Amino acid sequence: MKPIVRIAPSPTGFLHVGTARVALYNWLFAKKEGGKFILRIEDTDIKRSTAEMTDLIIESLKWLGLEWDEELYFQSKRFHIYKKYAEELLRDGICYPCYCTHNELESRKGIAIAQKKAWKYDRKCLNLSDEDKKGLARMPRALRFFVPEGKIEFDDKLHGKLEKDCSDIEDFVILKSDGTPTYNFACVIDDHEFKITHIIRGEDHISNTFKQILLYQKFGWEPPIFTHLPLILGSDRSKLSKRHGAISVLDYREQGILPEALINFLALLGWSAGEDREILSKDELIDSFSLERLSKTPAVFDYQKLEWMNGEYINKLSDEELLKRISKIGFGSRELNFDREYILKVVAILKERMRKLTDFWELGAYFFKEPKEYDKEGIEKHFKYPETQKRLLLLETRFSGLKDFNLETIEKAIRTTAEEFGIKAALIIHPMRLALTGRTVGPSLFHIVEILGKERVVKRLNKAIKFLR
RNA sequence: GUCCCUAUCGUCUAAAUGGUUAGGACACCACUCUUUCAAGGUGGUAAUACGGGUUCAACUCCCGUUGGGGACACCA
Repeated sequence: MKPIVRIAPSPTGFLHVGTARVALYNWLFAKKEGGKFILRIEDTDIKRSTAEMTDLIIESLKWLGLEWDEELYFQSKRFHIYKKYAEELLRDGICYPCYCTHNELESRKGIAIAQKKAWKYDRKCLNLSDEDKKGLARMPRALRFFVPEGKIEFDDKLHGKLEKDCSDIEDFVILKSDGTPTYNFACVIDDHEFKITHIIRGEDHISNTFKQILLYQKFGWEPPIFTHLPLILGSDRSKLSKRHGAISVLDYREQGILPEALINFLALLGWSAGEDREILSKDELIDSFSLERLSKTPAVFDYQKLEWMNGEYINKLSDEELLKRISKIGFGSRELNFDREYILKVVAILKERMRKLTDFWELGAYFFKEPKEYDKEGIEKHFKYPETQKRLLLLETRFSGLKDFNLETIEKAIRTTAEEFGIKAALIIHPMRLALTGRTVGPSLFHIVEILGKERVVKRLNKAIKFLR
């Protein structure tokens, strides 16, 4: 039987990288086994769910290339189904109405906690007298699942047998007083109706799984195979959250991370192919993926490694493709009124030192804009000799006179000038880089000169000469 | 407080069913290349949490301790 898996994000926020990783593992598993990958939007919390978030989640998944099978499902369109099942359980005495208000619950819970006791729903409404029931009959009520005694266990594909005593589980709500289902309830019904065979999700759901198993048992349904993945942690080893910076998938897009790099990185966060290879394409990931090779321990998200990996992927792109990617995230607020050939040359020279798409501008702004100022330390270092002005002046006239302005003639002009002055070429190269780029670091100067072209070079040299005066 | 999961370099991880000089990658350091910075090349620092068992032999199995993570909503 071909597996059917699903990713079930809640549109109450952006697509978290942790959710993206869970989606990825589900997707990889489905692809590997020739199964189906379903996307189900868990928007049962009508107050907090928004259509905007749904759109962003979809956009994120598409950007990552994690396409889903079948139509897009919304739990909010299935409320009548959950209700029907809930009534069935009510009729069979498997759940009972609860009239406790939020405030009542909070106060009783507060007392328990003040006494350092573990709070669990006290079953007040289970033990209501008939009279009480009559009086409350018209009040809004939630439905609580009556948790039986005993032990619950299930076989987790990664962790093996997991068990819990029912006495540690409270009578949880399955239908809220507004008639909408809670997560655990809707989840079980949908997973059953959609014939989900494997549930691959974060281990923060382990405690939910016990409750869900209880529901499967009462409905007489065969539960799917569970795999609980370790979570992603921030650098302080707590669950990755906003405090740690970028956590939304789209944040990474904005920061110039390539989707294929993010996929590769996320795949290796808690899983390994068992070989000494770090760079794996999607196809290679699918090929070697297996749930058995998942790690059991939470993994710290190492942004530095992501950047390194992204750099590797950037380097493998053709200049054309890289330009396309850079254009997609925009060149910042600046307009780039340069011809394509010119921009491509800049892309080519910057490519190997880029780690993020945004580095394009960080590293090469001067190709498109004259430097406004010179690096302070650079001035002290390379503009301090009075002879520099003379040298640049000679160079400027020499460049102006060049008929062929290419790498060869450029290098020759610089080196012969240095020789004439009886100095090392570096003494010209460094001041020149500062003059042309405003910086002390960057790609090969000869290449910079060539790309900028005679006109800009002469103009910038002039400016520097004036500055030195 | 209660419950659940978990334990190899700083980080991500590899070492089929017990036998390895405990491997790779990121990061870091050094050297090299070089017109600078990256990149590249070469080399290096760095780990089996601790204590008991079982065994000829334990990173690997068992038990404790400690540490780390997670869950305890009419959120998902």
